[in-house]
Amino acid sequence: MILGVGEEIELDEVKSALGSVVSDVMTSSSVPEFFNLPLKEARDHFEKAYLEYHFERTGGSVAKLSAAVGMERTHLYRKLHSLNIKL
Amino acid sequence: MILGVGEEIELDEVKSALGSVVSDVMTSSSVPEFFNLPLKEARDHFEKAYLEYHFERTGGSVAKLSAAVGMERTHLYRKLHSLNIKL
DNA sequence: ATTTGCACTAATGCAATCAGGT
DNA sequence: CACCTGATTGCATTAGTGCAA
Repeated sequence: MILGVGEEIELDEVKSALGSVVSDVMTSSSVPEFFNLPLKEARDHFEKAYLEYHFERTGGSVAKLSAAVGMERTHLYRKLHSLNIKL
Repeated sequence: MILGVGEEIELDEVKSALGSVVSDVMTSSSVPEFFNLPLKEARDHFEKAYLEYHFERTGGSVAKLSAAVGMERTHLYRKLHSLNIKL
């Protein structure tokens, strides 16, 4: 799970796995839990959260999503695949 | 501050700016405010926050920082510059 | 600690394509 | 038919990255 951006990682999974750490972060230093990963992985996690967030808001349309996040549609498809985001 | 990756953004600035939002994330599913920026900018903001966070924790040593975030020292220098992070 | 040059890989945009649906 | 969306692929250009100096 730690290294697997390509695998399924549910929010709750992360929360339960990090449990205490998360609540610490919340109340004190205020930093997202994946800050403790190497930049590459942390960035992937961030992008995944970011894209899924907007994907929701735009109602599951890749076309709208691409406009919302300011990136090309075709490249967005590739990115969604590499981050293993299901449509 | 919102758009200025190239400008000065102190950690505390970010912290206070995110404040309430951050605690939301912890409890529900809300997200950091720069989620409303295009991916490129959002990612830069994220990386900046991420690096500054670790920079603090490692006591301001680039060598240690590079080990902590898992990236090459020389490239880290370039990245710190492009993100306009002062040492 | 910091910079720079070089090589290699990843990321990105654009055009073209094809399928389905309206 | 035309138009939009989903999805894919090839190609060229740029950005990101590691290593040696």
